[in-house]
Amino acid sequence: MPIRNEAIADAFEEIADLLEIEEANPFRVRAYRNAARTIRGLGTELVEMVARDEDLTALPGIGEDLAAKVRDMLESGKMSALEKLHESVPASLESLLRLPGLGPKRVKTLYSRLQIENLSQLARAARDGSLSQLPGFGRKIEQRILETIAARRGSEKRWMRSAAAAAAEPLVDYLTEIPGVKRVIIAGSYRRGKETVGDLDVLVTAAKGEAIAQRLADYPETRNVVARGSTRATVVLRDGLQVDLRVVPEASFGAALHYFTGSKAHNIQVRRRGQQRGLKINEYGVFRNDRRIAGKTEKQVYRSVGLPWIPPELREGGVEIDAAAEGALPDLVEPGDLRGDLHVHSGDSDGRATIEEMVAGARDAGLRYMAITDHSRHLTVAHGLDAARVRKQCARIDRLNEGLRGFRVLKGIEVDILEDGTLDLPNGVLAELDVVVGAVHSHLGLSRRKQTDRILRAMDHPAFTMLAHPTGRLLGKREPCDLDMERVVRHAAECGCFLELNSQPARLDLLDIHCRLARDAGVLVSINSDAHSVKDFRNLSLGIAQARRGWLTKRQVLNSRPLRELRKLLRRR
DNA sequence: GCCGTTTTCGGCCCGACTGTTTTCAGTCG
Repeated sequence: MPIRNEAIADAFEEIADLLEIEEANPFRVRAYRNAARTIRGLGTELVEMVARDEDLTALPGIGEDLAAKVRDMLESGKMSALEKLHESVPASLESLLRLPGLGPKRVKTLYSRLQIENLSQLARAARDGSLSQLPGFGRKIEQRILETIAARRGSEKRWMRSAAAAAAEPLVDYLTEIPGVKRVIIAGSYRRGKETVGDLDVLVTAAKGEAIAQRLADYPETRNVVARGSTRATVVLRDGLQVDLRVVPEASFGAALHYFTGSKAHNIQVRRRGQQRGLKINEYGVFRNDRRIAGKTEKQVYRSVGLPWIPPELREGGVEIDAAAEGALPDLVEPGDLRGDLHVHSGDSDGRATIEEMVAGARDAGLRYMAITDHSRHLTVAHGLDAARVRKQCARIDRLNEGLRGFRVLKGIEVDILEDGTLDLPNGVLAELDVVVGAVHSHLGLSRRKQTDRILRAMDHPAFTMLAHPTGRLLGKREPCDLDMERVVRHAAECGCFLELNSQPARLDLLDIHCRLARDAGVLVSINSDAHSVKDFRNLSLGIAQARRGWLTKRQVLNSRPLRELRKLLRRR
């Protein structure tokens, strides 16, 4: 079983945590974290890069030392540097760092003074009062630790973007109403279009901050106030979502938005560029010798360090700064660019609306065409269609199209890819369709080799148009299945088929790193809603955000093409 | 531990809030 990137990144993160507790050089700690981030963002497995004898030190943040540690782990299955650390620092201390208020210093104190290594020992010490006697601890921290353990928080929960949006919209409305408030904007990972967010970062511009922090504390949905000052406040909403508020004057809007949007790694890189130019960049502006020279807009901030404005979705502290400096930023796909939707269900299988109703919904969403792709017979729970029912549906679609102006319904199917890689309907009927969306709905646990071979075989079918929700992951519920995405992408390029980016809130599958693989291989991506009801077309905006994080331009998105052009691409198979 | 329009050593982003202090360390974003 080869070691995956995820495991190597985890090992580096763990080393960073333990080194922090050991009070190592903070920049050394950061080096491990940077490397972990680089590795998580790779579309390519390190094990394959090493097999191809590629130079790992070419990766940002990875030098000779860390490259050697990667090779060590790939060869031996474990990282000896981490094993060695465990001799002096127990691995379980990591779990203590996750508690609010406990950082490396206090965790070290816990371990060295009271030999506390885990949550239950910590709870015991908090209950008997010995915790508050330690230097740097007091009654308040002791109390908070007890509360946190009782509520079983501390395990970092992340929220689906759609759930965060449901909480964010009324909050923005509420804050906007406050007298003196000029602007309210959600920044942070939400603005960067991440598929999940850990909290809501709310930026407000106004002259005075205290009143606004107070109003946030008074917000009916606020459960408790964690911190409150004159320019920032943190509260937890009833549903458990944390909100970080930041208030700055209007003149600092751009600098604050930049700072509060992050990512942290991106900000560090931008501030470093500032430093090299003799500038200091903070959330209030860009300063030369204490004189503010920029800050009203983000564009000004970037210009001050010689860069064009960088879209938030790219700000992960990876290669976007270099790309910007070279004038090589992509012109990212935008919501208005989608012309159609190639994965839509109707009541003929498990949808909740008629084809006619879905047409109306798609038109309302600004689309000009869509493919009806109901499930195939194997998916009996979804009333999957057999060949006869597919043909009947096609005849109805033909009649429907005769009455439509300025909109076209394409005939399609979401056909199950069976365990052996064959498709769940006879070749004859598949050949009659405009769009064949292949999907894996069973045997998700196959080995990497078998799963990949299965999908490659399905792609070889001459009628196969695109692979639906490629990894099958469901956020918070199901991990991605074990799949060699590099082979899948290469094969898609060879066969001339496409990959779906499924826009359902819990799917958002292709992942962003796989979008980049597709882009590099010249494989077009179709951003589909997989709508089961009329309102589901709204989810396309989530897919767009994901595609933007994957650096996709309009030209790289299949369903941004006008119908005529799309038909040509579909026929090419 | 990484990295280079201050290059192979000496730097490495910056500020707010809390709680424990009595001038500030620790944590957080």
